[in-house]
Amino acid sequence: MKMSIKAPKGTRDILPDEIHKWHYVEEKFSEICKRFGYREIRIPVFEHTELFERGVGDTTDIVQKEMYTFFDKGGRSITLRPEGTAGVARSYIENGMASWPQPVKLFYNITAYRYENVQKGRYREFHQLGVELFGSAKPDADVEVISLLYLFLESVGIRGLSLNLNSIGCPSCRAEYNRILKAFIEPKLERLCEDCKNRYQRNPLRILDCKEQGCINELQGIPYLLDHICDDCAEHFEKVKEKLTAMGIPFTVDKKIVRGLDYYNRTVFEFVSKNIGSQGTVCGGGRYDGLIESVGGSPTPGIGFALGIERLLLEMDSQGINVPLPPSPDIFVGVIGDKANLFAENLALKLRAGGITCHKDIMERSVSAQMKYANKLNARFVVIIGDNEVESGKVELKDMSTGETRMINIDTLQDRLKKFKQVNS
RNA sequence: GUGGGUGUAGCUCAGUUGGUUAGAGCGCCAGAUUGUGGCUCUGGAGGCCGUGGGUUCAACUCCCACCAUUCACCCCA
Repeated sequence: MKMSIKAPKGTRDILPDEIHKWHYVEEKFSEICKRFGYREIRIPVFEHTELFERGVGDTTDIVQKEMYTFFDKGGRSITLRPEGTAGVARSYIENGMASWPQPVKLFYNITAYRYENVQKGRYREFHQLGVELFGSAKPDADVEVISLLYLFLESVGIRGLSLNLNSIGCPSCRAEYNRILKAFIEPKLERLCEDCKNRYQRNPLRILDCKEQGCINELQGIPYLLDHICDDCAEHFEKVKEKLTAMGIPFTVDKKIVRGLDYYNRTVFEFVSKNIGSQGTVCGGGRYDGLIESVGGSPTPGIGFALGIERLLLEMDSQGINVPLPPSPDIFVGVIGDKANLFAENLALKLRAGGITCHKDIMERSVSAQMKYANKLNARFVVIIGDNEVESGKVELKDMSTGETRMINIDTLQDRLKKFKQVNS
């Protein structure tokens, strides 16, 4: 390799040939969000490290080992955002959104950064589409957010993802459950894996998530949080399920999902695929009623989700979903000779100013080579400008799909192309 | 952090038990066609064979280390 500098591990270029897929899902997402009354927010790529320690939770893997953290030249500890919710919550507080009409409904399209080993569907720089809804603690909010996600996935053509749903209760029922859980695990603790022994101390809930066969065997009959949540939480969850069912949104209750971020409470959910490798979670989210408070605001309920664009695109590929290709250039303007060149340049500029997508030769190649190039560009029409054309004011307009040509006045070229575009759009 | 797979041209890949000057297809450039694309044909550019060390008369080929990449564990989007 001559070029020895490569993109850092876990990052990649999104090249022109695939950018239309990104635009497609990003535009669809924006459109659906707006239809639900959400407005876009843009937040910084980096924040004070403390925001994530408090917001995401310092027992989480993300904070413990996955953050891109550095000191800036002013000696501040700065972290590249590992997700979007904490930053949006910070912005909510900082900009006094509590005094906006409630609820506050936001969406975003961000990059995020986590220092992890790379594998299919997982990168160190990745892209998320997300929604955050602040101010409503009602089941209706949960349902609105989930239905937005559902409609979005449907609108890009995705079928057959499973929506998994769970409730992980509130801090008070979780404290109660932790006692029950610890009592159940305590006698078996010696036989569990190292990770689980750690989890037992730090965050016993996560033991439910363990994939070690030994632990799974050992923990047969483990009590699930869902079976021990308080009456209020249970009622909330029941209403969410009822409404989803009534709206025809299929889901399955999965008592094992706990979500890896500390800020979640009550409803948690994810859309999971079986076809895109072991990182099958296309999007995940949940309610986070304690988050705003834990990063310094007054108590404010909230719920949201984040969707991995890379994984969404993998899933769309695996389902063979066709994304419309970007439109071809309207015309290629070829050139013969120096005198005609300036004329052609002016013509091209006029066409472009008039809204026509136009390529012009800037290689001084042979006509034959220019035609080959125009063909590769998939240009709809070609004109060649030489001394004849400059003198006569007429050009041969060639339709590249049929090969037919037609002599026309240069003055009428722009109108013809515009009309053609209208008819064919 | 741990384990497995893979590193040869821009891309996809051949390369014999180790044996002269490392190949194909696609792509790129030019010409056949001195003012008109697609098909065809001809030619050209493009390689530290991932890097470093070792074995050998001889290494793309065998051995070791490192690096990169990929899949998986963990965890998550």
